[in-house]
Order: sequence, then structure tokens, then C-alpha cells
Amino acid sequence: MANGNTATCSETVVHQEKIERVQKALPAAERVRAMADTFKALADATRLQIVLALSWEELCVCDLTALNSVSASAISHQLRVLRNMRLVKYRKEGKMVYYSLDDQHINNLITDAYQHVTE
Amino acid sequence: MANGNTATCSETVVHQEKIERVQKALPAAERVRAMADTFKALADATRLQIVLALSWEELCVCDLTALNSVSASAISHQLRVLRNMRLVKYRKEGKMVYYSLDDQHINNLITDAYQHVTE
DNA sequence: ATTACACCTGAACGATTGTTCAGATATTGT
DNA sequence: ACAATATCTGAACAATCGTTCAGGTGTAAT
Repeated sequence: MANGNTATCSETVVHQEKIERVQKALPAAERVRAMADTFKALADATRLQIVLALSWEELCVCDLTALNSVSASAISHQLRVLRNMRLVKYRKEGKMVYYSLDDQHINNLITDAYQHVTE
Repeated sequence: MANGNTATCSETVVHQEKIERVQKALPAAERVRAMADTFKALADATRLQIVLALSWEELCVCDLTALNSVSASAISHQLRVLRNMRLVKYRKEGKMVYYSLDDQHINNLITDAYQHVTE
């Protein structure tokens, strides 16, 4: 073959041009890590259930505990994770704390994921 | 207080109607788990980098190894995860294996995530 | 002031994850 | 048949994760 597209993997890189092109298109490593962390926050059944519930309406911690069959403590830990990733926001009203989704992109994310698993 | 919206958390559930409404709207537990697994597949920097690269063009394992600074073995393990979750597909051509994204929803997912972290 | 309640937190434990290492396939050229 | 190369695989290990447990806030009512 004479078209220079079949070199070895170890010495001459296989598709040099392709690699350079893609490398330029990729987000910075730091951004990739942030995106991965966002996915990680949604990568647990309990947390995802929380986010799915909040995509319908604002709920307090008690409500979320009732919807997921785990302890209130576990819910609280998971809410902290979601808070840290800026996926949910909250407001206090007396003793109770009401949570809701932070922005619209979260809704898009779970909608896309739903479509992927139901296709 | 007379509006029946402030009951205790433990005995009478706080917002009974809300909970029932949301419960009906939530996907089946099995679906939630499948969605969480999809997010989990994207929740690792190496795997996400692979998916981001493949969102631009088809690449062989060698190319992916060059783009991510990890061993070919590690890439291969991660590709298996992505394959199992039906996020990528592949075709063989001689010794080499070319990978690409499996469907359009994956592109939507990473686009949404990118927008979330760059806002 | 004290009790009750909603929620949060740190420590700790078992379970899961991602990588490396060594070796196994499969394909191509000699 | 043989050597070289691209990719895959199982075992094993450290690191990370999610829950429970025990206890700590802050708010509201008596």
C-alpha cells in the first residue's frame, strides 16, 4: 500500500493527521474532567432518582426520602454531592429545605439519557 | 396552621399529593438504573475523552491510545465498557479495529454536559 | 429552657472501580 | 511455519464510592 495510511502503531503513529485534527477539537483536559464529574453525579440510581423527581417539581428532603427507599441521612449525603456539582439548588423555609434543579441543561441531560435507554 | 401542608415528616408524610404525583411520573426503577449506568459509562475522564474523540471521527485503538496518555490495555478495557453500554460500535479491518459512536443521543449528552460546565 | 423535629455531618465499613501486569488471540508479511 | 503487530482478556491491587451509625445544627412550639 502506497498511501501512507498504514504505518505501525508504536513507532510512526497510525493516522497522524486524524490525531492532530481531533486533538485540536477536544476540550481542555480540565473541562473534560468537569464534564466527567457532572456525569458521575448522575451515575448513581439514588441521585438520579432525586434529580428525576426534582425535574417535575420542587421537593423537601422528607419527600425525597419517601420517594427513594433509603435513609434520610443517605439522601442528605447525596444532596450534598448534587449541590457541589451545581446540579440542584435549595431554599430554606422554617425547618424544611426545598430542593430544585439548578438549570435547564440538567433536564436536557436526563431527557437524552432516557431516550438512549428506551430506543 | 390549617392548610394541611405542614404535617410531620415521619408519621403523616409531608406532601402526600406531591409525592404521589411525582411517583407516577418517575420512570420504572429498572429504567432509572439503566440511565444511571449510561451516565456511569461517561463518568470517567478516559472514557469521556474517547467518546469526545469519536464524536469527531472514527478512530482505531492505536489512535485512541495516542490521544489519551494511557496504555493500550487500559483503552481496551474502557472500550469494552463503552461497548457493553452500547455507546460505541466497531468494525474490523485487518489487524485494526475502528470505533465510532453508536447513536446520536450520545452526541446530545456530551453537548449538554459541555454547556453545563461552560456556563 | 426544654423538647421535638428536619436536616446535616464525620467516621467507618464493605462494595465497586480503574489501572497495571502478564499472557492470550488474531491477522499480516516473510 | 514463524515473527511481528494490534487488540483483547483475567487477575490483582489501590483508590474511590455509597451506605449506615452516631451525633451535631438550627428552628419552632410548649
